[in-house]
Amino acid sequence: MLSRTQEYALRAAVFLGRSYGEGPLRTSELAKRTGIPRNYLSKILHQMARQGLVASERGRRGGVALSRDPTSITLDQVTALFQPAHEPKRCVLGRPECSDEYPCGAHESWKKIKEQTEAFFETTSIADVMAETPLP
Amino acid sequence: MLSRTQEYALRAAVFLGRSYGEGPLRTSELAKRTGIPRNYLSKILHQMARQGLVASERGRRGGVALSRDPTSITLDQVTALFQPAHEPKRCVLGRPECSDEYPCGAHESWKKIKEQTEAFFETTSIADVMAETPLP
DNA sequence: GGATATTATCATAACCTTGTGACAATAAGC
DNA sequence: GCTTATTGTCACAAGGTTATGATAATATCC
Repeated sequence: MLSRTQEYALRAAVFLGRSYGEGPLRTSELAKRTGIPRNYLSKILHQMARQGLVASERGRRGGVALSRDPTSITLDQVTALFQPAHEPKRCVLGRPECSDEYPCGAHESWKKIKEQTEAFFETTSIADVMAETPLP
Repeated sequence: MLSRTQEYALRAAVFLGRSYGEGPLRTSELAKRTGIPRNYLSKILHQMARQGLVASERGRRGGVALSRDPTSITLDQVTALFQPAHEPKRCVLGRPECSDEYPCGAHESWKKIKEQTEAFFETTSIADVMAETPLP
């Protein structure tokens, strides 16, 4: 469903969301707390920074923070940054083209599911998923 | 959502379903008609054969056919053969464990979507999706 | 200005999925 | 039995994603 990278991005965003307004977090700290590999996370954050989702500061008191309120960032806005560009929409049955006009046999049912999934990512904010029950 | 291999498996199953009861189809023919690479398809079909989903015959008048009526084969039964074994269920946010007891923030909404998706694959049969509108 | 802490970047490795080409195994037809 | 048509299998290549290690760039602190 989501690539590992997208998962990481979400996890990082949620984590940053929890300390929103409290100054930047160091990448190494974030990496340790989320279990995401340090350098890989660095790239992910950088990508998010280039798109204006997070603000990063180099140097001694540097770090990373969300650049907008977590209530205003949807999951979709995070994951979209890491969509492989070339597969915008693929038919479940792997049909080369599958549209309302020329549907495959699964088109209608699948469309509903796809729409609900998309709606979830588009309407759920980082803040919405920030609360989580700690593991035992 | 589905891997390329799973898509191929579905496409092949649907294609075989259309000629169910008319004797075996040659892999090369199937490959040509579905656009799936010949040898790759061969492997996929073989895997399906080992699980009893299709029956294959070697030699001169050989070929491949569904071994059961397409109304009795669900999409899930096809795709499950090609699930990467190690990730049975993954949390949207990449949480190591995410359960009803210790949910992540997205658990409930995500669960609904996941269940609907699973229901689709489990209740839709190959026969259900066999009819498709031909491309222009 | 030098030491230090931090992100950014680069090269590359490891791994998985997908795809290909060659050949082995097997069944039919003569 | 030989030829031929077919699936089965093996080795490996190509390509993408994920991960790592080393180093560069940059900001702070003294």
